[in-house]
Amino acid sequence: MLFRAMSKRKSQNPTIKDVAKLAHVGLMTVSRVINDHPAVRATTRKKVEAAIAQLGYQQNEAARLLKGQRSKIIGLIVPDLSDIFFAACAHTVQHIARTQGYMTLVVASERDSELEVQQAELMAKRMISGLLLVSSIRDDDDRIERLQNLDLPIVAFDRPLPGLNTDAVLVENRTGAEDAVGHLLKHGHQRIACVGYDENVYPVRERIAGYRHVLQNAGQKPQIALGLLTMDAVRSWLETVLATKTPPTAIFALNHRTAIFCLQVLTEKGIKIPEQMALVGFDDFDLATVVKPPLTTVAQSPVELARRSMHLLLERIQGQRGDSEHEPAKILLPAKLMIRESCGHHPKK
Amino acid sequence: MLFRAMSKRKSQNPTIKDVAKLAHVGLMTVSRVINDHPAVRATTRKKVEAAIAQLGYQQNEAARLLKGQRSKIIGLIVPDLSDIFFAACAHTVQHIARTQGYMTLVVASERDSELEVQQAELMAKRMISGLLLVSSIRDDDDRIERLQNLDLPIVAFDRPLPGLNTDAVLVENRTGAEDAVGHLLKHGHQRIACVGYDENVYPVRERIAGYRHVLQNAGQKPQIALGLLTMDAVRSWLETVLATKTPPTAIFALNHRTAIFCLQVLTEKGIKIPEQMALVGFDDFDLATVVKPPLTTVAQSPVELARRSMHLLLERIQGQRGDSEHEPAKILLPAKLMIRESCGHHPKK
DNA sequence: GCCTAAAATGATTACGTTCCCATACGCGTC
DNA sequence: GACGCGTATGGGAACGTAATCATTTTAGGC
Repeated sequence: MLFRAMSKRKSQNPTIKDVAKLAHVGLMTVSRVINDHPAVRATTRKKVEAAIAQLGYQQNEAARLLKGQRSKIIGLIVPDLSDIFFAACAHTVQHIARTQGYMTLVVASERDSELEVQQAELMAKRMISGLLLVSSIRDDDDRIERLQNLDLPIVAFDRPLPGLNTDAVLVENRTGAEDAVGHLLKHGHQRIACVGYDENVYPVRERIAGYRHVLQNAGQKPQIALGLLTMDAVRSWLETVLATKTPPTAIFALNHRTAIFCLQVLTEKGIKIPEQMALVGFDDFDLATVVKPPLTTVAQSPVELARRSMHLLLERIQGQRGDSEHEPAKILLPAKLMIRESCGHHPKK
Repeated sequence: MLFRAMSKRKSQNPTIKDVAKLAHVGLMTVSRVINDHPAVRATTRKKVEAAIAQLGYQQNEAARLLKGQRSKIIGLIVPDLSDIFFAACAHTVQHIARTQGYMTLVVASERDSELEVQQAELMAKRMISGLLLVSSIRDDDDRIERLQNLDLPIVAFDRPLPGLNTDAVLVENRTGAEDAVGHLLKHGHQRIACVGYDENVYPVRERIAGYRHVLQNAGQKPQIALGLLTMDAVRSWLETVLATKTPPTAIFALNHRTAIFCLQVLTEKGIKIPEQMALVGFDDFDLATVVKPPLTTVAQSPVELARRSMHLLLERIQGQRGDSEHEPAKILLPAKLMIRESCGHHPKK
């Protein structure tokens, strides 16, 4: 037992000291080589590098942290990790991070801005190198200040950080919605309803704005139903609306879930899609082509979103874009209307 | 600028030293209070706790790490984070970890066992408290040893760790498959095919075993098609099989993806489900009720899987179940056949 | 070849914690 | 009343690194 413990100490990871001894140089020289400080002669550097290789030396993160260095970890906060969209984002983020020598701390904020900020603070205390954030913070929330005080490279993605001038990668939700609704209009729909649940999320607000804008230009009256959280809610809304004299002829669903609910309720009621009711959703998902009928949706790419965000973050971390008050980057990713069958105008091949 | 820096230093987080000064005790006493060591008088403890509260003191992880303590981080390695099943697991794991004061380091191994072990080693170097692992290591892979040398509480979930006697939480894949195939048999199917892609994954092997077992008991000949990675592969398999004299009357799909592919190909070919071909899948997913027809599947709960795994891990970490060679726990979670319509025997309500 | 400036290197210290050991204090015992 | 013994407490060292600053070496100009 004692033996084990001793031998274990002995075979402990090599330190900077061991490297220094082996290379016949001082500690600082080794440290400089590691952090590739310029003030090391090429020959010395060679020696040290050889020693490092021979011992298989690796930096001790804990000690670096204690000296106030940042940890090679990036943080990722999304509203809901079990949401297929954010899961895809997380996957890509983690992948890129790994290939760049970072690890990824992942947290789901569950759309609670207090929780979100708390976790961000915890991450900051762990000296993460940067933070990727799909924020649930609203405009009027002063918690934004606490984020600012973190003194950390932050990239907001999917949603902007109200009042905080960070890098951001967003999707053209508005244009996407306009394309979708425009497509329906172009094919003669006179009454297009718009359904969803949470009107307080930035992307959804943008989509609604796009919907409104197009309808207004066409001189049509918007008809918006929000708060439709469950399939039952969708069903009762639909029943109400179908009972009116002039029910809508098309539905624009503001998100993936609502689109599916609509699809199911309409099918269950025997209403033919797209003949009796056209349907367009938002957010693509792998099963969209499999449902009956294949769903026309506005697709946004979580992979691209994550990729661009990570690149911005890494640039910031590596100080390529001015450590401080360089103008933050704003990237807008396109949303693409995937025309399938539920909208009624599938381009026949 | 200089001012900023200075005031920042000044207002730095309080240390154990500050607490000691304020409480008029030595450093060690404070340390003992924090780690609730018994050898502290109640009155002293009170004093120290008051000081801690007053200063808002929080432990410095980096310093603890340097002294060889474990970090309050748990690691999670899954094959693919963008897979809805593992994403749900990750969500739950992260949630429980958070409520217990841990953060979660997440990595997707991309089904590469070398990558998996490398990442596990990196995590171990970061002194995580424990590791949750959906392993891609095969039976004959000696990388398992490297995992063992990590000297870390590990819980294997969804798949066992071959040759490593850790805690494990698994699903009754075999029984689930038997139920599914049994159900088809019971309703008169004489030729049941079994399709999937990766036969090398533990859960899938178990499902195949279940399928084989039931068919054998019934005196039927198994008909297994593997490697069907894409929809095209499924289509060509189906075409081949339908061209035979005695095509199957039912399909048991070994996973969620293959089930969907089957569904789509069958639909596209105008083959009526379940009349002309019954279909049962494995793995439930939220859209299973929405597709046409609603898919009968064997459901396993990612949430439960993650919950049980985390509980085991936390118990290990907190040393409740004997730090060392206590008998590892093996938990088997049920898989439940969700009978809907694609199997042809939906119990009419 | 010498002097100076610049470049390269090393010794020391500090980061905040925990561990090992030493000390102080009660309290019962002979 | 001194002695031991156990419980509480504090002092000092150590963990591995990076910053500061002092020192040595090198190169370059005359």
